[in-house]
Amino acid sequence: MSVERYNARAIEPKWQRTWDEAGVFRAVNDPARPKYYVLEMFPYPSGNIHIGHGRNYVMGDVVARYKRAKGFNVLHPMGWDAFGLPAENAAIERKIHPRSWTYENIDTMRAQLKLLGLSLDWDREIATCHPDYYAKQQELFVDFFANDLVYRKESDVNWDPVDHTVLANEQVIDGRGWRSGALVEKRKLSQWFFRITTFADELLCGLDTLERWPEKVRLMQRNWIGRSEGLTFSFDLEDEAGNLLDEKLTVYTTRHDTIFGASFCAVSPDHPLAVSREAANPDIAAFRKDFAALGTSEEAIERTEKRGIELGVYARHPFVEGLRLPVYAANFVLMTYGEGAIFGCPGHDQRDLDFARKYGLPVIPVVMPADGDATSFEIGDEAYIQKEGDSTVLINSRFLDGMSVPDAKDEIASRMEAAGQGRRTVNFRLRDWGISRQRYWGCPIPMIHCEACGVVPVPKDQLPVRLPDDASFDKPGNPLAHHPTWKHVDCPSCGKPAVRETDTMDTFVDSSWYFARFCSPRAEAPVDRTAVDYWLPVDQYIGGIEHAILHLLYARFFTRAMQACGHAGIAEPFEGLFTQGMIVHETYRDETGNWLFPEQVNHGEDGAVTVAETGAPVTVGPAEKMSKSKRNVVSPEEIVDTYGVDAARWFMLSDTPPERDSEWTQAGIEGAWRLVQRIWRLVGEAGELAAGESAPEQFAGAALDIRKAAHKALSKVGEDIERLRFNVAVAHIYELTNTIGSALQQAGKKPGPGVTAALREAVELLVRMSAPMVPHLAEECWKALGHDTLLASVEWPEVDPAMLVEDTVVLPVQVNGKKRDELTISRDAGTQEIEKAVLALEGVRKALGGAAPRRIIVVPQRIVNVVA
RNA sequence: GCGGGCGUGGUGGAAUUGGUAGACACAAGGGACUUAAAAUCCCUCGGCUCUCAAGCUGUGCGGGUUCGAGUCCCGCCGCCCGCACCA
Repeated sequence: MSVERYNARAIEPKWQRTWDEAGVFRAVNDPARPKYYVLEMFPYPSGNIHIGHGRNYVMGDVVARYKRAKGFNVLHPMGWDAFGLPAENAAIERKIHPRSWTYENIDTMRAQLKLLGLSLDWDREIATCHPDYYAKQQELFVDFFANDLVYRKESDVNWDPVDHTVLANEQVIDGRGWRSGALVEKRKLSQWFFRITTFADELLCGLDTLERWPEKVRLMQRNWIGRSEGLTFSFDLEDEAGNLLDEKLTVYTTRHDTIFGASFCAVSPDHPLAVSREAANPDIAAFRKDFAALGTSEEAIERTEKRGIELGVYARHPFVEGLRLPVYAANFVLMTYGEGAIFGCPGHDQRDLDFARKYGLPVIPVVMPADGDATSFEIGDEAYIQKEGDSTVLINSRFLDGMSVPDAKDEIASRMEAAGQGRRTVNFRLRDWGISRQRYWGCPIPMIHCEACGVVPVPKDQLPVRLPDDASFDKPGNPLAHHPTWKHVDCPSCGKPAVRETDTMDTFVDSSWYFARFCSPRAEAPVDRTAVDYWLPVDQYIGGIEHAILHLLYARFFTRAMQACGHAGIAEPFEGLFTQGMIVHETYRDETGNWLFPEQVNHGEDGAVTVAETGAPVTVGPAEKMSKSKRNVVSPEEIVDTYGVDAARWFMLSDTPPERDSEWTQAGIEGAWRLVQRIWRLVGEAGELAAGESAPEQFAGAALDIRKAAHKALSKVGEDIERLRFNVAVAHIYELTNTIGSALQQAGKKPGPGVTAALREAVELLVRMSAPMVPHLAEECWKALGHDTLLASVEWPEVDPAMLVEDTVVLPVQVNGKKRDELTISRDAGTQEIEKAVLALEGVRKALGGAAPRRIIVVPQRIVNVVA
């Protein structure tokens, strides 16, 4: 039997051209057809992709091809998250304009992506740095402004001294800039903000509706939003001598039930009360200075002990006449949360307890377990904090004594509200989203500052505000601000000379609505309502877990904001979310510690790893995320040249569950390549064999077994793809190839009746169910099997349900939970019949040793357990 | 510290969600074919006892629920991820 080797290098480009020419992946807005929108997070055009980048696109592609075959009108677009700092850095370092750098990278990466044979609608390609895109983004900004979703305020900002820009809180990691890694400084600047907190509650509640999101991501977002219910109330203040002051101290608390355990108050060192006492007391000034010097580094804060300084001011206890609480400035109170002030209840908050012990403040327990003894209950080194569901009782709390914690909270809140002293409040950890960036390569904020009229939006008919081409990048800071002419305009309102806003938008803005733009990528408006109403929400979104909070939260906010402005009819952009794992690879270093590329090392038979050229020993490091700096990358070109892209796709889907990191290995890609060859061979052999026979009326014996195996595999593979369990789908395909392989060998000698017809069907099904994963191979096989249609547009085969049910089942038979025998019996045998048959089995008789069974448990079509 | 997840052969991992643990693949070993190699095909492959037959044991550790536990519950151990002075 001579079947020619499958030549991926020649065949793959052929089919890519054919698909392209036939336009099979072009998505047409067609409200009459059921739609399916698959989207992988679009890439930043950094220069090159490595094979590791391909995994999520391949996963998305499997879904896209499968859904297309299932009859859906599939939207599967691709674009570029093209604004951002690296382009500007390239401009500074290599004197290339950010635009040229970006578009060159896009060209390279597009070519690389095309190698992967993805079923993308390239007609809808967008780049966020293109004026057609950012013009619409500016329009959205103006609409948001009109709807009070954008505002400007002076605020402390995180200033990145290396990138010369402001960072959002979320972009500061451990006190360092997320990109530059530089220690972030505090500065005051006027900044543009999106009012994301307007939707704080909605963004939280919305999470409950996202059933096809990983629980983990929803939890992370929940924590990030950080909703808490509490009470905001004010203390009267007095001075040392007991004179009532004009100022009051407003605090936020979630533990107002512990008010009788309060023994001090604390404010942030940045709180006005602390600031106002600075001049009078040099110690306070020194304390504040120390605190500022501490910086924002989390590490520094962690290591610093909790300290405070008395302000010489006292808070009058709201319920205990004559009791006054000293007010401290304390380094653990955040100005940005709540009111920047707290009351301390050492008995029931660990931090407060540590503080109280340090400064010798009273510790009064006011809550104890319901079954405790109030006279002996004491607080030691640990504050008593009740857990959810614990039954508690208030003590030492006058009118609250005997109440539970929730009841006591209610009582205090009601009394405070009645007295006009406080109100129930809901607080969020979530802050408004600061989007101003002092950079060139971003979307200009379409606003104009006029001395007479204030801040005026650029009228829509004057959009876009284009980036000037002739910016210079040799000075630090913002090139737009430096530009000699760009920022000077006439005020659109009064016509007098005015100045453009020179800030550009955070690039997270660009990626917050691109999925909507894909629905109508060339529309005049930011989105065409008919198109977004048809396509959105995205049915399946695929991307890295690193975007679990920021990008996904921003996109959810943007969709709501667009809804508020009439640009969309929905609140949640992504109905299904899947976070895929990365591709990792071993690292290699030579004796001098230099990183080596995988192709520079040899793996010897004895397991020794050496430098290919010199034979010198190599230190093999653990598998890590592929990265240029560690050289543990594999290029798509190299793999496609050697094994073909189908082998690479197959390998990326095999073995490892898609949400986990997967290790790229030589053995793995070779195994995938063998499978490609194997399917090709099976198709060839089955083709030769099947020439003669026509299908019989009834299949039986070996032929029936083959049909059953094929239809079972088909059914499983469909389910597995639906559930994104690609590794399991792969295993089922292997299983079927094994079945077909063995059957072909048997048949080669003496095919039984119907076997060749069954084999022919099985091979066709094999090809069709593999098509989403190895589309080029499948297309070539489809043709070899004599079809003249394009498999890419052929519908998914129907499972024959009759092939999924067995007439007889093999039931494992246990005695006392241990498997002793098997019972082959008719599928619909009754319980009594089964029990009888089971007791006759030799394995059972032996295990029972003549004793009578006490009980027999029969789980229909599953298992039998005999209890002795 | 808080929250979440995970722990299965030499390796990646399956297990219809409480019903035959180890599917499928990789690696390894043995064999067939071949002048030889490649390719392909066949066999073995958790551990222990053992000539076979068979038996015992086994899903991080210890307990529990159940006719039956990788799966559920309690307590440990280990690893990973997220958040972190949030009042």
